Amino acid sequence: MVEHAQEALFRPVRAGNAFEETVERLMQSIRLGVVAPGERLPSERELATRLGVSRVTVREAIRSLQENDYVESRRGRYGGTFVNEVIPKPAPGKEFGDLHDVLTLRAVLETGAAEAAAGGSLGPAERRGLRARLEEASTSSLAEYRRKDSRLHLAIAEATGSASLTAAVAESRMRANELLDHIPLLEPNLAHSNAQHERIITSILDGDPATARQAMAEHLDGTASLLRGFLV
Amino acid sequence: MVEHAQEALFRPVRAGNAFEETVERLMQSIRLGVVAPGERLPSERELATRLGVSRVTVREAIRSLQENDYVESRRGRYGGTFVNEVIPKPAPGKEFGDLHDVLTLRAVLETGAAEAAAGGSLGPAERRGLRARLEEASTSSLAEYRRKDSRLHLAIAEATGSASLTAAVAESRMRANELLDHIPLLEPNLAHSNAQHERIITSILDGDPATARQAMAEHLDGTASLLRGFLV
DNA sequence: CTCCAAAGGTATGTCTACGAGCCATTGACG
DNA sequence: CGTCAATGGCTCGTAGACATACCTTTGGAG
Repeated sequence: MVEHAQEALFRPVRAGNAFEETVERLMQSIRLGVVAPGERLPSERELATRLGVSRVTVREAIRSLQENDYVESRRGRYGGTFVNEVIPKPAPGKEFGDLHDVLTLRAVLETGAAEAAAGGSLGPAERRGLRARLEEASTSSLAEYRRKDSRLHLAIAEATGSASLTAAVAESRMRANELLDHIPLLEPNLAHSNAQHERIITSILDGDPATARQAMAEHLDGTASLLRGFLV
Repeated sequence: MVEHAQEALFRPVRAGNAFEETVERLMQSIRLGVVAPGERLPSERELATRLGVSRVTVREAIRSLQENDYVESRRGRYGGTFVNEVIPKPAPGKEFGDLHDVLTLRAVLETGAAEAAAGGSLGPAERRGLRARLEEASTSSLAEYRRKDSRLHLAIAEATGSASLTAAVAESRMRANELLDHIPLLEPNLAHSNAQHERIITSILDGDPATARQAMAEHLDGTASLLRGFLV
């Protein structure tokens, strides 16, 4: 029997209760920029169906987001729950998990996604989407950079056509962002990052998996080094 | 708003109820060979703690495994729940999920794991473990090959030192195995597979990430082609 | 101006899962 | 040969999550 392997398989079956998990998901969709400020979340009934959770639980989760000013709800037809402009609490000051764990998984998933995206056949819509996200990220302000950056990286994962891979990247990015929220984001880094994004997307659109992978690896190494430096 | 990205983020928060999830985990530990036939599962109380689930739920899960002859329980000190030799139902005839989804995620995770394992610093215990799993797989019979193969691949993931990556590989392997259970496993494939394992492990032990990745990619391509052929 | 579809808001009974405790059994050790 | 620690077996009350149903608000369509 492999003692060590048990740790991976006999880990907790559920991350938290249904309420906490739901809050986490909605937070992800906001923090990763999937639903931008001013935009509307899906209706409570739709969320309940999509998330596989009762509407009561969805409402409790939304309520907790309201109390922290992340969203506002309006009644009536054409109402809904809307994302607010300001994100009040950038980081709840969480404990750093295993840094190596997060960075290793992120590197594996994202370099793999870049390679797979470049190796697959992209439709016109996906090509346009990638270019649009690249443009958004490169023209974004410092304040909203993290969100635009995440949207770009998520778009790359989506381009692989694997929903599981996309979900895994989203999850991994949330964990990485929790750490990144604790270190400064500087203009020079941002410019460098944009250049790297450019190279990654170009390689993907050109169908060059090897270059896409390498470019993504270099891109991730940058923040990985920063994190290792700041958080030691 | 990126419509497509919502599909990844607004997926169900929980795979099933606590009972089903627990059964699934215990099945994984048996099917992937983490707990071999004749060996004992952790005690009910320990499983309850590790899996973050009540002991009642653990017992219900174990009971359902008992009814399918996967395990037997003995009372008293030095008792416990033991894995049976024969696995009665190789495949419950499940529906094939998205083949592309499974194979893409598996390729990303496992090639990434091989590369990371080769790039990291391996302790003596881990090196011995890898060699032992390789030996086990190469000398195994056809009947137990799938299990020994999984243990080897899990050991590679463990060698990265990332628990999350190991867990992801385990999950991904279960999904892939469900598909592989529907296609024949032939002696020639097995010999070829063993040669590839040899090359993968050698590269990892030699600290050659590029070769490790490539060898793993070729290894996975084999079964991927088989699957695509058989399941179209 | 009226209607009504679609959204959020509320209430209730049911069922799952949990925690906590106790019982029954077993085999090694003194 | 008795003790006892650790295991599986069992019960019961509580809390979380559920499905379902209905109410209230809103603004565009007719």
